[in-house]
Amino acid sequence: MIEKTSDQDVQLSTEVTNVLELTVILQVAVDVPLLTLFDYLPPLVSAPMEWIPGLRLLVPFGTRQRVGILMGIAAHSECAAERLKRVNAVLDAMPLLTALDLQLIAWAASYYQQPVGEALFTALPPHLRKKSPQPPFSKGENKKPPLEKGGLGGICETGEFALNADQDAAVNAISAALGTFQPFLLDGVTGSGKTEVYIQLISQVIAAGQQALVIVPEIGLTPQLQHRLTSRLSGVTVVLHSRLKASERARNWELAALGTATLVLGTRSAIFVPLPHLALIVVDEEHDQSLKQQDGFRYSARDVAVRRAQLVGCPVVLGSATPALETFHNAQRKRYGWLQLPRRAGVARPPKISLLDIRQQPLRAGLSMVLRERMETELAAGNQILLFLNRRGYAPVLMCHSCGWIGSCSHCDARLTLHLSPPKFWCHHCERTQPVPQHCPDCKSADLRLLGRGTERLEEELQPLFPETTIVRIDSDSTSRQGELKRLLGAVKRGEVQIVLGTQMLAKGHDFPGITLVGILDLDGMFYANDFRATERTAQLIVQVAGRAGRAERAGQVILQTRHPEHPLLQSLLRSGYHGFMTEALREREAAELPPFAHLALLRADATDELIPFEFLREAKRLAADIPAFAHMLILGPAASPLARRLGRYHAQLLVQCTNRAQLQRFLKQWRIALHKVKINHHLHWSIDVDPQEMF
DNA sequence: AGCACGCCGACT
DNA sequence: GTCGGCGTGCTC
Repeated sequence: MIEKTSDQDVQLSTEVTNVLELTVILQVAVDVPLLTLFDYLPPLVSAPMEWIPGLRLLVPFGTRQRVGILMGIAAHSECAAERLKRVNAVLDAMPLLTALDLQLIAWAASYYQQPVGEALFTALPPHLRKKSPQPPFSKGENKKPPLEKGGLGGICETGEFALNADQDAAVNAISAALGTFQPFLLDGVTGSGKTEVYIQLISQVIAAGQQALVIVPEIGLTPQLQHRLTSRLSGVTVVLHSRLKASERARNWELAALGTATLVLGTRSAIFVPLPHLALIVVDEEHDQSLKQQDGFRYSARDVAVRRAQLVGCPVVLGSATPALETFHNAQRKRYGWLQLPRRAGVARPPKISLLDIRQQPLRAGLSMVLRERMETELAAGNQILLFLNRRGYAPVLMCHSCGWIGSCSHCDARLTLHLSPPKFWCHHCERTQPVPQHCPDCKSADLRLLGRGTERLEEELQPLFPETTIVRIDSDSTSRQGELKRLLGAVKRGEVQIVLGTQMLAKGHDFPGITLVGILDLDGMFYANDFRATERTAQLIVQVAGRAGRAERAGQVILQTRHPEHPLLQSLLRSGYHGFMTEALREREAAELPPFAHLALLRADATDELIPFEFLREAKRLAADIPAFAHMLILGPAASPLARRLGRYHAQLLVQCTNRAQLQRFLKQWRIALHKVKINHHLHWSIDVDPQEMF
C-alpha cells in the first residue's frame, strides 16, 4: 500500500501506523440485535487509564450516541482504520460487572444464540442501560450496609430447628462441597423441609462472609420465602424481581454488586446479578417452567445457574418435589449429587392417591357421587377440602345450539372463555375481550349454551350442594387485587373456610395444614396434549396438588376423577410413584430420541401473512444443508405451530434434533449467521429457541 | 432495533 | 410541484 505514495506521504502514513499500533482497540457491545462487537478508539481527552472489561462507555453509533459495554481490548482491528470512531466518554469509574459476570453473560448469549449486546443489557437493571453520567453505583463508595444486627451468621440461631437424618445428610453433603463446583438435586417431597436445608447452608455461607443466591420461579413465592429466610438469617437479604419499584430494584442490585447483600432472593433474571463473593446458588422448584424465559432472550435460569456455579466454583442446589426429567436423569447418571428427602418433616404422613373412574357416572357440578360423599364425611369431621380445576373463568365454550357457532377469537386460533364477574368474553392468549353476545352472530338464534366448566362456574354450582359451608376460589381472577391472595390464604389457614377451589395457583408452595381431602376434577385433557412434555407436566401437577393434603397429623387422601383410569401415566404414577413414573418416562424419551437423550432447537417464524413464515423456513432449511454439521442434524418441518394464529400473526417452525449437544451448538452458530443474511420481508420475525420448553 | 436514504403516489 | 409511504441497507 506504500509503494505508490510520495516520500512525504510514506513518512506520514508510517507515523499513523505507529500511533495505531500503540493505541488499544476497545471492543464494545452495544444494545442492538447484531452478532458482532464494535471496535472503538479510546477518547482523545482521557488521561491514560486501565481499560477494564465491564466499563460502560458512551459511543457514537450510526447517527446517534449509545451506551456500550467494554468487552475486551485488542491491538488491532479487523475493521478498516478510517471507519473506527472514538469513544465519547467513560461512564463508570469502576466496572459494574466483573470478568466472571461478563463471561457468564457471554456464555449465555452464545449458548442461546442471542446477540451479546442484547443479553448484556437485559442483565443490567434499567437505570444502567441509559446514559446516566454518574450512576448511583459509583457515588456510594463509602456506603455502609443497612443497620446491621450483630450476629455470627445463622448457625448459632438454628439450634431449635432440629433436622431429621435426611436433611442432616443433605446439609452435610452440600456443605462439604462449598468452595467447589458441584450440582445437587435436592429431591424432597412436599413438606420434607427443603427450605430448612437451604437456611442451614445459607447461614454457613453468610458466616464465612460470602454471598448466596436463591432463585424462585414466581414473584408470588417471594414474600413468604423472604419472610422465612430473613427471620432466621443474619446479614442483609435483598429481593430482585420485576415488580419492584425502579429505585428499589436499582438499590438492591447495587447492594448485591457491592458485596453488601449476603443473600439475594430473586426470580429468573436475578441469575445474572453480579455477586463478587458468591458461594452458593439455590434454584427452588427447579422443574417450574417459568424459569425459562419464553420470549426475547430465551434462557433457562436453572441451566444458567449450573453454568454460573461452574464458572464461580461453587455448589448449586436444584430443589423440587417433582424434579424435571432432565435433572432427574442427571441425578441418575450421577452427574448431579442426588439428595433425597423422602419423608415429611414432623408427623405428617404422605397422602394416598386414588383414581375414580367417572365414566357413566352421574355428575353434579362436575363431582361424582363418591367424591361428594367423601366431601360430606370430611366436612362433618371438621376438616378442609381442596378442589383442583385447572380452568379459569365460567365456561370455556359458548355455543349456538341452533347452528353450532362457537365464540372464538378473531385474532387467534382459540376459543373465547366466558367470565361472569366481571362479565367478559375473552381470549386467554391475546387478552382481547368482546361483548357477550345475546344472539348467535351467524343465525341470530337466542339459544346460546355454555359448555364446560371453569372455576367460576364450579364455585357457583358448589354452593347449593354444600349450603352450610364457606367456599373460596383461588385463581388469577379472584386474586388479581393487591393483597387478595394473602387474605384468602390467611382465611383458609385460620380455618374460616371449609372448601378451597382453584387452579394451579394452589399447587405452588402454599401450605394448608387443615386439608385432608383433595379432589382433582378434570385433568384428562392434559394427557392428550400435542406436546411431548405434557405427561411429565401432568404428573408434576398431580403430585404437587396432592402434596397440599394432610400436612398435619391427619393423613390426606387424594381423589383423581378420570375417564381414562387405564392410562399408562396414571397407572405408573399410582403404582410406583413419581420416581417410577420418571424412570418409565425416561425410557420412552430414549426410544423416541427426545430430551434428555437428544437436544432440540426450534427455529420459529411468524408474520401477518400465513405463507411468509413457510417461505423463510424453507430457505432456512436449504441453508442448513451447506453447514458441515448438518449431517448430524434431524430437521423436521416447516410446520405450522400449535395454535398457529396468535394476535393476528401466523406462526410456523422448524425443529432441529441432534444427539450431541456440542454438534448442535456448532451447527446453530453457523446457521444463525447464515440466517441473518437471508433477505426477509420486514414483517417477518424469527428467532432460535435452544432447549425449547414449549413447542409453540 | 433504530435511523437515513431513496424512489413512487395523492395533496395543501 | 412536495409531503410521506415503507423497502433497503448500515451501524466500529
